[in-house]
Amino acid sequence: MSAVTSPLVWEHVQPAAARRLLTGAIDAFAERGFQATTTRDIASRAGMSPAALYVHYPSKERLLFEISLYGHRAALDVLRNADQGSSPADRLRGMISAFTAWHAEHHTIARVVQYELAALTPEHLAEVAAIRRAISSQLEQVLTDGIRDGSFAVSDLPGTTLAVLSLAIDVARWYTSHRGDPEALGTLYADLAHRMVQT
Amino acid sequence: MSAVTSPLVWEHVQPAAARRLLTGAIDAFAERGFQATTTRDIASRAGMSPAALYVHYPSKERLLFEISLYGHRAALDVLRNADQGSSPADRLRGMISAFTAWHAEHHTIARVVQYELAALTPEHLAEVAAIRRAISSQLEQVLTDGIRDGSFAVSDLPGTTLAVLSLAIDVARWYTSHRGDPEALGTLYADLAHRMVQT
DNA sequence: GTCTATACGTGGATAGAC
DNA sequence: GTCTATCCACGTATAGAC
Repeated sequence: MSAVTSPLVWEHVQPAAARRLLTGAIDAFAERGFQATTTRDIASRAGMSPAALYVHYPSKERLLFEISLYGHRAALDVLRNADQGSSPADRLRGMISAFTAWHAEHHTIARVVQYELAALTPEHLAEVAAIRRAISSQLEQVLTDGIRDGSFAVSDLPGTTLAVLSLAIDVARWYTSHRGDPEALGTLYADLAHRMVQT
Repeated sequence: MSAVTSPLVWEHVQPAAARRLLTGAIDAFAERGFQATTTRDIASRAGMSPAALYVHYPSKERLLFEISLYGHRAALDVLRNADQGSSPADRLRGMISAFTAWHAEHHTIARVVQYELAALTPEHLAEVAAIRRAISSQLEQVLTDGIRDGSFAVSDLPGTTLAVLSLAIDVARWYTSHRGDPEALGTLYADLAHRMVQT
């Protein structure tokens, strides 16, 4: 586990059976997508019958929501914890490095976070959308600070914020463990993001 | 329709009923995803009964494959046609501008192209994967030329090729028509991509 | 080439025993 | 809390008439 990416620990999910269902569902949703995943598939990954799933979760969608909510919170935490440094350039590099490495290191849950939003109920979607806005705001603030002190030159602030975020998010689509070290990727992406905005 | 993005014309799909099914399937797959789309949904968008679909296509997956194959070819064409200019910088800007604008302008089919690969049969996936490699090679060649003549400074060629491509591809995930003009987005992204690699 | 009707499998979720 | 058994709705695909 990297020093810059928050650990994804599931001890808080109790009992152990609920945790096995959750982690099995993450793998299944990431591999096949929510719609293609059956409750039988999730249950069998947890070593249970399909009926046992409903003791712990009221529906397949609720399982997705728990995963998506926890994943979004983890991603926001990673970004906020990395927002450190004496200059906007250092802060940006730290944030993009950590956020990118998180998407690589945790590409299974990141895939669920980034690509299964459409399967959430409107109420659940609204809840994770609020976290997504917070992620975007956190990045936009650094760019704003850099523009103000003259270290960044950005012609379109919302467009550039989205583009930089987008670069890191898309890692979840293509990354597999044989495609390199998450840390090295984070360093590369921090450099690319910095070059996108520097004066 | 933009001047730099190839038109997506469906006249070659005959008869008209097959064309209505194909375009209806693009919309449905883009909105809900392949797995969540029913043959009833596709047929009703084309004003037909579900059974009529099977006169024109042998399966739902085959419909996806036709869409994916045509979409991939269109994307490669756009990139190749935009690979013009007297310098690597001009060529890169033209390519990224056109490729990005295509993903915005045609975000429905682009979404199917970029996010429904897992639903293809292994044989069909292999066919589109070959086109994807050609797209990547086309971009890598420009970067290689720019490194050689000293106009680009790139520490990690495969990684940077993937990142630049990735930036444009992710447009298909978030773009909707109320998020600005595809041409303007293309221009912004061409600038960002150029800044990522320039000396 | 399109329809109605339907076969057949599958999937989310529940009932009730242990 | 987990099981086996099952309900019931839905989805892909086919049969056969027009």
